[in-house]
Amino acid sequence: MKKLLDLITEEVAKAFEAAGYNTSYARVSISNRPDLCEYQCNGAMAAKKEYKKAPIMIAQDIVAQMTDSSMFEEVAAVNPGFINIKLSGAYAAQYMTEMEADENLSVEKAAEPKTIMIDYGGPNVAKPLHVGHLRSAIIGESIKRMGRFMGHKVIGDVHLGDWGLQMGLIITELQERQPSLPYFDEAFSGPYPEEAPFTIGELEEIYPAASGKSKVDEAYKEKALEATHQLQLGRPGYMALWKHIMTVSVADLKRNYQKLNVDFDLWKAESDAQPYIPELVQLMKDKGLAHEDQGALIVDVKQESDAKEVPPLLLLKSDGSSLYATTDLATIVERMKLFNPDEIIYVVDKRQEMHFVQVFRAARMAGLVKEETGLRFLGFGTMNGKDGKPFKTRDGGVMRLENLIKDINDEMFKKIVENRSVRDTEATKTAEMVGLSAIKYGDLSNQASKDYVFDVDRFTSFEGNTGPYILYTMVRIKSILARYTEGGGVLENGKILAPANGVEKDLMLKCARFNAVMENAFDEKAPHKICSYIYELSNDFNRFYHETKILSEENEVQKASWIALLDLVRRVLEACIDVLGFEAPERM
RNA sequence: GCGUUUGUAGCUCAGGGGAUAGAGCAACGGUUUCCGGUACCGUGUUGUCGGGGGUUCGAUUCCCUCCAGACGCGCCA
Repeated sequence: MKKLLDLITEEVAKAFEAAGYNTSYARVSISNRPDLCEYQCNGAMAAKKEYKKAPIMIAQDIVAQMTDSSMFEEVAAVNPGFINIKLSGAYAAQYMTEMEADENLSVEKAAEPKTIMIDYGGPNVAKPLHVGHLRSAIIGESIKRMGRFMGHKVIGDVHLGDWGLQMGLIITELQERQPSLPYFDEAFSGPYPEEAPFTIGELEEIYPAASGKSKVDEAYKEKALEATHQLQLGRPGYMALWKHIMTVSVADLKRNYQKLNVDFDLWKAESDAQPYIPELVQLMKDKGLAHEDQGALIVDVKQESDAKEVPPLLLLKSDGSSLYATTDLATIVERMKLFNPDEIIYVVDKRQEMHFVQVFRAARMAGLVKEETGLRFLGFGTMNGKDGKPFKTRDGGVMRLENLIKDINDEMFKKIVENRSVRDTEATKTAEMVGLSAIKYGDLSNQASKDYVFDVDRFTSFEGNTGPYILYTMVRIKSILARYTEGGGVLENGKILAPANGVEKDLMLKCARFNAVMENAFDEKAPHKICSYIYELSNDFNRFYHETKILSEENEVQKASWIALLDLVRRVLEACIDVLGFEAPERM
C-alpha cells in the first residue's frame, strides 16, 4: 500500500500543477502544530524565490485548487505561507479498512530483496556473557527482524571470538593446573579423551585468572602468546582442547541467547575464517598492498582526505601470527564466497570504529567485495549505571548477563503478584516476558549510537515510555477483543467507519503511519523510532479507550467498527514488538 | 597532543532550516454509570536547545571557533 503522506502529497501536487507551480514543492509532512492541522505543506515558502511572489499568495492559489477534493476535510493558507490540511474522516477510515485487509499491515516489501548479513553478538568463548554483550545482541536482533519484515533475506551470524589471545591464555592456565593432561604432551599420538577436562563453570573461572596473571607476569604472557600462535598453526593437542572449549562454551551461550529471545542463523567463529588467511595474505602481497614494517606485515589504508592519519592495518604480527584485522578480512572473504551478500552490517561497540574503517578500506582496496557491496559499521554506545559510569555490580565487578536478567525478572515477578491474583507458575512465565520487554525496550528506545543509562526502576515501571506500558496496553486490547468474541462477536466482520471524534481520528492517523515508520526505521537502522511510534500509538489508544465505551455500545455496526480498529491497533503493536524482539502475554 | 563523538527541562531522553522546541519521570491537583485506574485529564517564566561568531527571509537544527565530558590513536579483541 502507498504511504498516506505520499497519497496526500500526490493530491497536493495536482493542486500545485493546476495552479501553475512546480510540483516538486508539493511535499507534505505531518503537522508540527496539531492544534491547527494534521498535515502541512511548506512548499509555498520554498517556491518564493522561483516565482518571486509572496508565499501566502502562492499558498492561496494552491488552496483554491484543493477545496473540492474529497480527500480533505479542511485546507487553509496561513501566514506566512503554510498550507494546513485536515484529512477527511471517511478517507482515514478507508485507509484503515485497506490496511486491515493487508497481511503486511500496509508495509510494502522490498521490490528487490537484498541478502544482508548481520554480524552481531560477538561473544568470546569461554567467557560468560556480561552486560557489554547485551546491546549488540538486542540491537542486532532487532535490525535483523526489521530487515526480514521489509522482505529482505537477512542472515544473522554470531561471529564467536574463538581464535585470539584468550584461547592461548586458557591453554596456558590449564597447563599450569593440569600439566599431565595429554593435550600438552607433544609425543602423544591420540586419540584424545572425549570428555572435556573442565566444566563451563571452571572455564569461566580460568579465563579471568589467566588474564590477571598475564598482566603482571611477563613470562606467563609470553607463554600465552606462543600458545596462541601454536594453536593457529594447528598443534593437535591444542586443537583438541580448543574443540572442548567450543563444545562446552557454545552450549552455554546458546542457552543464554535463547533467554534473550535472540537467535542466530549462523554460529560461525573467527576460526572458520582461518583457512582463507594464506590466500588473503598472498593476495595483499601480490597486489602490492601489504609490506613489511618493523617485522610485521602491514597495509597502508590512509587516504588524502583524512583529517588525521589513519594508522596502517596490521595484517600479520612479526611472529607471523594473525590478528583481529586479519580475521575480519578473512571473514569477509569467507562470507562473500559462501553467501555473496549485498551488504554486511557490523553491530559492534562504537569504540571499535577505527578498526572497521581500516578493515573496510583494506577490503575495498584488495577487491575482496564487489564495488556495490555495502560494508556498514553500526557502532553502539556504552550502557552506563545511574552514576553515568559503565554499568557494574554493587561491588564494582562486571555484571553477568544472567544475573541482570534475573534481577529484572525478580522485580517484575514482585510487581505482578502484588497487583494480580495470578498463579505462581503463570506469574513466573509472565514476569520473564515482561522483564524482557523492560530490558529490550529500555535499550532500544535510545539511539543506538549514544551511551545510555540503564535504570532498572525506570525500565520496569508500568508507567511512562517503557516496555511494560506497551505490553499493558496490548493486554488491555486483547482483553476487550476476547470479551467481544466470547459474547459471540466476530472480529473479521467489522467495517471501519469514519471516526466518531478527534481522539478516534488521531488513533487512525497514527495507525496509518505504520508503513512509513517501519520503512524509515529500517533505512536508518533505528529501532528507537519504532519504540517512539508504539509509545505514541499506545497513548492514542489509551486516550481513545478512556473516552469510548466500546462493548456497551448499542449500535452493533459502530461497535464492530471499533472492534475492527482495535484489532488493527493490536496487530500493528504485535508486529512492532516482534521486530523489537519481545512478546506480549495474554494477561499480566 | 591529534582525531572521533556527545552537550536540549531538576532527572532520563526524543526532535529537527520554518508557525508557540517536545515526551516520560519526579511534584501538585482532578477523573469511578470503569470494556483491566499498572489508565486518563490538568498545573509550571518547567528551557541563554553548552558559550560565541557566521550562512539564511528564518538556525536549536547547517558551517567555524571556544568550553566541558566520553572514547580512540601499530603487533589485545
